[in-house]
Amino acid sequence: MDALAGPANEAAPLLLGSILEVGPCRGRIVEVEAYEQFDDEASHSFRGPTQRNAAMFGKPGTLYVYRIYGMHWCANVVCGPVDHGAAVLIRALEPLDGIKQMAVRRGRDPSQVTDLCSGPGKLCQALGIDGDSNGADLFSPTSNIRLEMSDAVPQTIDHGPRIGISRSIDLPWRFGHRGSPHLSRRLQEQIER
DNA sequence: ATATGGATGGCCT
DNA sequence: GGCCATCCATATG
Repeated sequence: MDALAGPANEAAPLLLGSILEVGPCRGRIVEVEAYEQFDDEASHSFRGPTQRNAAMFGKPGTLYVYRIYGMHWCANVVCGPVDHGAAVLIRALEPLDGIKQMAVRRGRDPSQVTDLCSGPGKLCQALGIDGDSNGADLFSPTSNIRLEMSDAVPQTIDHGPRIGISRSIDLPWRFGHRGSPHLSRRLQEQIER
């Protein structure tokens, strides 16, 4: 996929609007963050390949799943050239299909439809993504977990600092669909000029 | 062999 | 706004 060929900060906004699909559950990507190997101390790949981050050095379209805070999973789409160590963290989805199942997985009443995928840990729980999915090929037609790249026209996008990191906090590599009610947190609107 | 600190979420005030 | 549950990859001795 050409959209994933470049560095993470270029690929990330191009993923907004794409569909992440796990079995019958589908969601539209509304918020992402970019992570690069070089000059990005917040990235898992910053210190080079390890057993944990090995998937980050795979081909574009590979899924990188890791555990955070001992209890949540987070999912990334690998981008850039093979061995580049770049990836895009999926931070929020607009739930589209399989919403009832998502609610059950999230331990919510099936009648509640809000905040099902409004956070990187939440969306993994809602879609049933865990460590077993690490390294999956998101473009394999036979895969249970797939990414459908959007061919929609560019949307209005806001960007700002990434969330929850303590290093390389200056990089404005969080991108979100402006005004979406499905974001994990609000993004400050970009100044028009 | 041990220490440290997270790319979080839920519940509380 | 704050707190805390709970794990493990990584760094260091």
